[in-house]
Amino acid sequence: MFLIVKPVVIIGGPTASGKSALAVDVALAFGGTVINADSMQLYRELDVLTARPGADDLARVPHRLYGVLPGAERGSAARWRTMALDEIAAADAEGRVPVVVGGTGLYLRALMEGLSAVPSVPDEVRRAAHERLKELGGEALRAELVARDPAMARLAPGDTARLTRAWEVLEATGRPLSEWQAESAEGPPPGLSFHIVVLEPPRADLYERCDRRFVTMLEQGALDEVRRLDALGLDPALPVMKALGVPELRAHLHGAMTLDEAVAKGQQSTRNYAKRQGTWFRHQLAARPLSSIAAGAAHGCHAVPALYTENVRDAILRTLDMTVRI
RNA sequence: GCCCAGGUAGCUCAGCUGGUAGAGCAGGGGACUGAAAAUCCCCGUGUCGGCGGUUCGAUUCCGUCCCUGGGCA
Repeated sequence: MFLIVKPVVIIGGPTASGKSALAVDVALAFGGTVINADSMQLYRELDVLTARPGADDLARVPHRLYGVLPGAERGSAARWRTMALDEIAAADAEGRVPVVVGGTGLYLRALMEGLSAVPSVPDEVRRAAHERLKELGGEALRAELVARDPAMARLAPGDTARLTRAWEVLEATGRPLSEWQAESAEGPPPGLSFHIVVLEPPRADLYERCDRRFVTMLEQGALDEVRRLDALGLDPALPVMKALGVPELRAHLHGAMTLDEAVAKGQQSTRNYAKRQGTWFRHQLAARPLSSIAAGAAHGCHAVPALYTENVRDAILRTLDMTVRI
């Protein structure tokens, strides 16, 4: 019995770098299906503000996992991984090459390396973790945590997201999160080989594009989109409510700032985010020894030091062509 | 022209009564295992507008000039 290894193209890079356009071109060239790996493009209510692919692209190439979750729900890396693996299998069944594209580095890595098999934590425990944080504060919560899970001393008192996560896992499973993380990992999904392309454009070009794009989004109705989202009255702590531009435009709708201020702030947070993504890809993916990515399942990481344009398209397609064969 | 208020890091500003300066933001670097467009950590020498003066010593006091706001003419 053989194991036929199927190619999967992975496209990463910071926001506004041109990933989506590249994905379409790759899908066109290899007969592929584009699969979203962006935590925010997952949500139904966010379309223009997350720069989801437009009707023309959707008509040219099949796209999956865009706008599939209601904003009232909470996505997660694990949840996405399950959906992505299903879509990869589905594309495969149709003889199409999965082209996974997105700026959420954690999701891409979760797909390629798997996550630790931590049981899911009940909602009440998660709420309890937040309340514990509220009553104790980061410093004390950390101390309480470290007493039972010394490895978590690496977390900063201000890193509330990881602190509460570690706390809730310990509470729910009775085992330190560090043990779960050290002892078990799902590992790479069998039968797949990953062909990675990461866009790493010059900072100045990228920032300029972030700024211009935010203005374009507004012209395309971003404000109405946020107005509709706002009307849903969702918990501001939900991920959708934290998408770039949402807090800023909501603040404007509620009269807390002028539109110009909201735009400036929205652009600013986009730039800050793009920078963080650059760091992530540079260190967590691109520079990572490939042997550690999916242990033999990765076929090199092709870093492109530019925004995606027609100028670099052929070079990228040629590189992929050497390994991605149908 | 006169009177006020200012001219301090790329920006907005702090800097009791003189001992060569510090925050926020921006910017840069980094972390990153189920909220990741999240959550964090680290990095601040700049002619303290110019020139004189007082002083052991001036961003801080005095004089003068320049510039920017506002007011009066």
